[in-house]
Amino acid sequence: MKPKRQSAKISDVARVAGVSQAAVSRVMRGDESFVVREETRKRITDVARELNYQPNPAARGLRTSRSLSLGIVVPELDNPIHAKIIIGAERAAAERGYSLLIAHRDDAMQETAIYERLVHRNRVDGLIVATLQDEHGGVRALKDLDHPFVLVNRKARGVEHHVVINDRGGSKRAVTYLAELGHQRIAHLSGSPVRYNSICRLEGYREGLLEAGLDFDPGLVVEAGYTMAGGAAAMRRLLDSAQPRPTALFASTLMVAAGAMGVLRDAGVRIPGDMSIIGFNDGAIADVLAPPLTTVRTPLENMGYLAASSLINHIQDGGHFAGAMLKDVEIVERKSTAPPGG
Amino acid sequence: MKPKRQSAKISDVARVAGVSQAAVSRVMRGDESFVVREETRKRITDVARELNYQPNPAARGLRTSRSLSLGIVVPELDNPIHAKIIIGAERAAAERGYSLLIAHRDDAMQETAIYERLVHRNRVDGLIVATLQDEHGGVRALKDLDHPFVLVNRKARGVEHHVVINDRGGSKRAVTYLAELGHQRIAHLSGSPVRYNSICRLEGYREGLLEAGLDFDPGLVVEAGYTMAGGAAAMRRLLDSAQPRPTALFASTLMVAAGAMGVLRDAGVRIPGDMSIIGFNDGAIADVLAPPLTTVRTPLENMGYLAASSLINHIQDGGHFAGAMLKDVEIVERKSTAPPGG
DNA sequence: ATGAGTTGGTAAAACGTTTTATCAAATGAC
DNA sequence: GTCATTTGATAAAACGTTTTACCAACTCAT
Repeated sequence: MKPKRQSAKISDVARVAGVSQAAVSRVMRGDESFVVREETRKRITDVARELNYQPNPAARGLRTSRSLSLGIVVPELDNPIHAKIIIGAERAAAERGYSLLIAHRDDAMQETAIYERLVHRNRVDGLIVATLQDEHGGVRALKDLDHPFVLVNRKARGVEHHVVINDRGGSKRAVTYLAELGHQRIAHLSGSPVRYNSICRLEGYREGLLEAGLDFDPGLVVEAGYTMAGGAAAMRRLLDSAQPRPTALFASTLMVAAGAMGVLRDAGVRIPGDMSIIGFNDGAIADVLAPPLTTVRTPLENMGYLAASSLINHIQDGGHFAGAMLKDVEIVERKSTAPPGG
Repeated sequence: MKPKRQSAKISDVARVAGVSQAAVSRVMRGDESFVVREETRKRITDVARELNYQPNPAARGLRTSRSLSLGIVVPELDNPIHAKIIIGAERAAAERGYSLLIAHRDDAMQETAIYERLVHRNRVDGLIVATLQDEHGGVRALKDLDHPFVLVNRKARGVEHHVVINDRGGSKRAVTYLAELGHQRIAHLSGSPVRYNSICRLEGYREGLLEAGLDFDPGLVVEAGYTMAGGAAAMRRLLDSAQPRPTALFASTLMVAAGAMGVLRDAGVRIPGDMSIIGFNDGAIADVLAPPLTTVRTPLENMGYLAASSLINHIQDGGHFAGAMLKDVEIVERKSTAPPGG
């Protein structure tokens, strides 16, 4: 009992229902300005369902010059952070009848070429830029395209439409958490000093210290980048230089935390006995570390969701979107944090 | 010096170049059966470049009833395994001028509904099914759609077009590796006994034992599922029941290995001193475990690549694709394996 | 009975390609 | 000089929607 697969067109529906194509089109799209007898409406929808009518997106797109698709461009798709963003975006898109076209940017490619291709060749209705790489060139290229877009997990000068998480507040929260456990010397393994998220996290770190009445010691902040190796190297530098040794550590990334933990383990520094550690952004990796890592969880998936849905709003209504920050942050307590001394 | 963004159409190119639309269309698509003076051809391509002409996909799709898009449906997008598959598929698609439409299947949804939507509403030219969930219902639904598709990382009875990695060979390789280190009692934490990959891996485990001249002991195989909790529970059962205790362990998954390692650590079993561990499929998690996990690496990205490109071949030539297995496997030695006793 | 609104539709022209069927001019064979 | 063939194009008809412009039939106040 294989269902009918020949795709019915609007003219078939019209013929069977005994009305014009125009009537079918307008009823099917729920055109409010179209007055029609209830009886006719029902006849049309019944026939459409009966015939399993699905509008042909190419024909519709040709006529309306809308593709009902969004492009999302991500670097490092295998980074779970981005995966979560995509999941959220896909959900929002699906709910609104849009489809999500994915473009993975590998390091070789010019990011501007990807934007260009998505807009100009694929004719997506809007672009979700999940992590802009080159702030100047990228934003320039995006604006030149003159097409709706939203920045996600990143802000840039001159771009209003963006959705970010609470990097600053979450970091502050992490530091506050450590301070409340009783830690006085709290170090920070930071990311790159030019990347938006890292800057915010460093700010949050400083704010947290300030609020806890602790001094900011530049010697306790070291740049670790985003990799495990970077985290390890930074941790070694910190162990060598910081006197007295910190009792707690706020790592800007899970991988950085993992690298740091390896070094500490090798150095015989017990976690959390001698050193508490907390990482930013939650993920499966936190669970598998030894000990499992306490983290600050942020609504990554919601960030993707909001980005896509606000972009669709903008596409549909032309409305202005001021940019948003998803404030929620939550400490996920695991085993890597404790009061100083254990 | 913003480049011209008004999209030029074929008629513009034709007018400027002083030829007909047909000529432009055929030259631009490289239609071999169209004989044309070299001079005219050059004039057309020059004008097209000049005007930055890009064919409108909706118009083209309407006429040709092809969308030049592929749908990929994945469960658990945040599982790095699937991310790698997507990366490969995206690369293949981009190379061939196709775009990749992503559909994330969350647990709530009927998988058949997703296939249906992609084919019937989005009109993708083909479907990449990255991990079929319900073998019977899913395959039935796919076949009923009567549309090109490829199964990736999974085989199913009655489906020829699939691309898989060498689950069996890789598992055998893992066991051989452990045996060559001198281990005699090698346990296996397996996945679900009904899932294709798990079945293959179990087979490979048995073959590896056989070839190494070791007996298969059913008491050394325990079902762990795919999660960390599952791995932990299975490991506990194994510690309780297996006498004498195994000296090595082959885990079907990174997360399962992670769960097992946690239990071993708590039980005071040293890795690799008292127990060597090797996991299937490589990934970032292997590096952050303590100790870093030895794994067997498989070409996941290539699997995605081959799936997409063979699907495109099939769509374009109607050719038959027999199914493929990517044989390569490679042991990535880290710190979790050693000869028995340390 | 006439004119002005309403109600409930319809006809047909786009949208930008691809492709089929044709055709004019040039060439070559007789 | 005519007839076939080749070369190098073209005109125009789809493809399946959406939407603009129009209309016929009623109702209702005058």
